Amino acid sequence: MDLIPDNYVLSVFKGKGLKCTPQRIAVFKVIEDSKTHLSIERIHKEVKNFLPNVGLATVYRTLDSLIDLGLIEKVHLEDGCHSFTSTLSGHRHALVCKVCDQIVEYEDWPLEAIKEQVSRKTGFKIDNHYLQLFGTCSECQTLNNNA
Amino acid sequence: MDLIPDNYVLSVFKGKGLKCTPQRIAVFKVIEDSKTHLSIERIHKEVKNFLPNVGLATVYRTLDSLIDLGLIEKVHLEDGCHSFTSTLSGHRHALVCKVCDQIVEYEDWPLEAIKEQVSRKTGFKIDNHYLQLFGTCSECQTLNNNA
DNA sequence: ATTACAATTGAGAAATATTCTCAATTAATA
DNA sequence: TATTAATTGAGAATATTTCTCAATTGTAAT
Repeated sequence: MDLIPDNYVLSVFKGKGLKCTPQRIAVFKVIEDSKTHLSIERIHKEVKNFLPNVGLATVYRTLDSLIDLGLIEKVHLEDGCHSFTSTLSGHRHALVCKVCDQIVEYEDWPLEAIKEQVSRKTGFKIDNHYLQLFGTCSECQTLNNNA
Repeated sequence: MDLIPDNYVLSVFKGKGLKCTPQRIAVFKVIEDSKTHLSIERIHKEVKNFLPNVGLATVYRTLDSLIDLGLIEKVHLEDGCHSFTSTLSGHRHALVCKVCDQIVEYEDWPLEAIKEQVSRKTGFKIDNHYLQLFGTCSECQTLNNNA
């Protein structure tokens, strides 16, 4: 990971009159570069690799700002919604193995049809989605059968 | 609201070896009878109407039990997921309005096709899912246009 | 009905999580 | 490079959630 932010994120900050501080850039980059959602504790820890003195309050404040800007969003998990994921990087889906806790990559989620149907039937204007499928990956199924 | 639980809920408690205490019955009834999700604070307050001495810890414990039993689930809102709703209607999805924070009811989610496709292509055995759609409900769209 | 027992409860303490305050620092602009 | 308002780190203050334990209560066997 490098700390040089891409122009889009810089322009979003500036567009809202927010300063481009290293703290904000680092928090966003950590989330953006992660393949999965991250807890606040984890984000704080990762950001400290680059900015050892960053305070927890700054992480909280920055997360709020990034949510307001629409750059990240909270993710609901079974045990709470204290995790965050980028809205830019396309990690809006997860295929989660309950056995090995791994997130399996999968790209081709045919969600448009669902969004279109729900939107048509409810009048909702849908801008975002988050989908998680929980189960057992093929490797863990094999291991379990042989055990 | 009356405090007489329906047989289904009683049987779920008993089936898991849990006692049918008035506290558990009241907490479930309050959630079940509500048309919307309720915060812990609100649940505690409502239950106190029937059981004035019920402790907050009992509410927390009961909510956990009810979640384990699958009778209720946490609801994700933009500002946190500290609300709960009954699952007897079988909802594992949320259609969340970012403006008014309301959860809009919707029954017919065509998710089977997606689950089948993802399962076939990845070898995953899928047993659970969670889908959220974020957007603006029709009422808030109207209000916004008139403002 | 009574009894025995393990589960459950209320109360408050303890632990966690989040927000607030403020002096010091820093990014942006001229 | 000087000015200024926004932002920051640190820790205090709040809020939320979990834990502990003696007292109580639901259940099942008598």
